[in-house]
Amino acid sequence: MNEHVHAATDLTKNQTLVMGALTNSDGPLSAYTILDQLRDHGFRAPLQVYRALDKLVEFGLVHRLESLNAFVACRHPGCDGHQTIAFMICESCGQVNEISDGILTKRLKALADEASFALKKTTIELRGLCRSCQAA
Amino acid sequence: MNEHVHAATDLTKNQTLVMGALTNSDGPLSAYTILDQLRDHGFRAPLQVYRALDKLVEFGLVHRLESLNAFVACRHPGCDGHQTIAFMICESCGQVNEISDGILTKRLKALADEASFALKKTTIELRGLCRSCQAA
DNA sequence: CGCAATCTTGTAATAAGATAACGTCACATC
DNA sequence: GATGTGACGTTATCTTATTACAAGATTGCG
Ligand SMILES: [Zn+2]
Ligand SMILES: [Zn+2]
Ligand SMILES: [Zn+2]
Ligand SMILES: [Zn+2]
Repeated sequence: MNEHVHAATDLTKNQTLVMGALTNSDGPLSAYTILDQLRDHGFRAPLQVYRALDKLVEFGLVHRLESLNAFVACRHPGCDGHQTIAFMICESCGQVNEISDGILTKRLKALADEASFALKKTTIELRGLCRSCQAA
Repeated sequence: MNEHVHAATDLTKNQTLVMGALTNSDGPLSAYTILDQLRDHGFRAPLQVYRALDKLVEFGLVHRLESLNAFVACRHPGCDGHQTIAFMICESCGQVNEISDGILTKRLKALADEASFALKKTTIELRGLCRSCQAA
């Protein structure tokens, strides 16, 4: 049922609103920031946001950044979920860059296999300074 | 001052207590779980735990698991901070395995360099099932 | 010693993030 | 029409983390 990426038209009203907030944003947003932005559209409670986010993450349209407790729209529509995704997060400007890399994916798989660990999900988040912010 | 790993004797009373709680634990502990465990020793407020944890993390004696909002004692005293650390977290039994790998470290560095990203800290957390828990 | 600078601690209050529990509504299926 | 399912709304509650302020302890001089 959710084996393929969903198109925007499959989304419910609340999911569309949350997706819009994330898409229009430069960087990641916390659930409560999204809530505040959508109060004018009838959002009143955190659960409305969290429920939409759960689905969007499930659909692969949104990623959760664990080290920020925040969410970001997928900038890489090709990311098929078969490769691990790494995020480069600038601690100065907050910009997030999403990359997937075969070598990384393979190495993590190998390490997991070596330990007989059944890998289900990987979180890779790199913190530092983006190119622009190093100049300053 | 904190450029080298601190010995246990360098720790303050609160730091020692928090470190002890983590060392005695099988798996990661949340700050509030630690607080509860240390109430008999005079702990009354979250900040006492968080302040100790901040220092212990700074000293490299404790790692924070971002995807769990929890903390774990370093099981790998050799981890010098020059390599990235990856955690394999079993979603069934909660056991955490800490590994550092040169290939992984080099690949992440290369990806960061490629993007002109000044890497400061990496978070790698693998979720899945450990060997024992796959049997069940 | 006397004093300042710094570190550590204690406490209360509050902010930020996430979920539980309950009921309702719309829609598809039989 | 009965039934099941999924989205929605609302309230309350829980977990995680920080801010603000004050009091002791420690160190390093002069
Ligand atoms: Zn993506
Ligand atoms: Zn930047
Ligand atoms: Zn370690
Ligand atoms: Zn296990």
